[in-house]
Amino acid sequence: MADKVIVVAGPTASGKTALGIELALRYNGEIVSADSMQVYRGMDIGTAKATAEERARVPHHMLDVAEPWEDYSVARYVSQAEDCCRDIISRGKLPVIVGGTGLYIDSLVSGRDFAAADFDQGLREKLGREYDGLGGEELHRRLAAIDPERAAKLHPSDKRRIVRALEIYELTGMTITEHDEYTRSLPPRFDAAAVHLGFKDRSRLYERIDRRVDLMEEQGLFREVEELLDRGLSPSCTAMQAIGYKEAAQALLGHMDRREALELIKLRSRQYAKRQLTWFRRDASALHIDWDEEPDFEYARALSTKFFRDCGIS
RNA sequence: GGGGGAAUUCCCGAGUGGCCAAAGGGGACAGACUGUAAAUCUGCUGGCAAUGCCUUCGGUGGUUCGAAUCCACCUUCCCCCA
Repeated sequence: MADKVIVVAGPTASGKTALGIELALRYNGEIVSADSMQVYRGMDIGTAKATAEERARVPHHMLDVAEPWEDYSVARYVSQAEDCCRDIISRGKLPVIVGGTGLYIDSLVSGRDFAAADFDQGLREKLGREYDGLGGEELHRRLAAIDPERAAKLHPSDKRRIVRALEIYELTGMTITEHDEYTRSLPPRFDAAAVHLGFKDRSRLYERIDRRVDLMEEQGLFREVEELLDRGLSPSCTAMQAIGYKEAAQALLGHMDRREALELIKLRSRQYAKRQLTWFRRDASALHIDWDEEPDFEYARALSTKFFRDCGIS
């Protein structure tokens, strides 16, 4: 049986960080962040990274493990995070995976293997150009010829996934469907007991998001982004795709005013939260905790204790 | 006080007699998601016992076989002259 881990997931501003710390303290654990943007150094305010005080209470891993100009990826995350978890377990402690990036969490917990399908920037760009030049229909047909199963699942507009599917085939000679079947057959890395956070009334969550964005502004979001830009960070790199950062950069570059940028950050954060909810909703095995007005850890404790015990965690 | 313009489905905004429950965009909602994932992509958006019916285009009343589209009056808003 795989080693046990706790997972705390949920949309942005749902109280994951705080609950994660509570659980880590309770179950002798350490936090392993599962957040695609908190991996970057120097991006603290806009990603709502755990504070120094919080990190002093419980060790946190997978924060600040990359420079913002690097291109991070799921594969790299899984490899690094797995090492963290193994290390925590070897020290007799429990990994508490906390984050909102569903793909990262699922990839880490499942046995998913990316090594067989490396990627090649040049090839990707070449395929991207072909997509733009020949059109999605054409590339979609090309994919259908080699991997009809995958093509049937992808919309011709889905440039990224069509390009990736073609890329994997050219690189490995294996279709992405074959690769998926292989990787799905691998045993899971960890035996996860997952808690998914949410609010009974979604508008509560949206209000919290709005408030949090205003707070980020007070804490110096624009200053933080300005520093990144001053250090030469290109607005086109992955880290700058983060909600809050791209909009703040637009404002700093004079393309919109700060007021507008903040409203846009709120809007995009709400939409992102919606997508996270969709992702996490499909996992029926998780314990869903829906807050009433605000996160309530007494309530969470009452709900989760038995759940974790049933999962073999005590 | 005089002159001109505008009011459209949650929002913006097309639509000037039938092909309009009404283009397009936004938002909302729903979904997808295997090396960019805080990214990217898709669907859907008046109601219903629904190959049809009902309600809707500021209000009321007309013209017409037929109106969001034409006419009259009313209401509100904007602009110009005073």
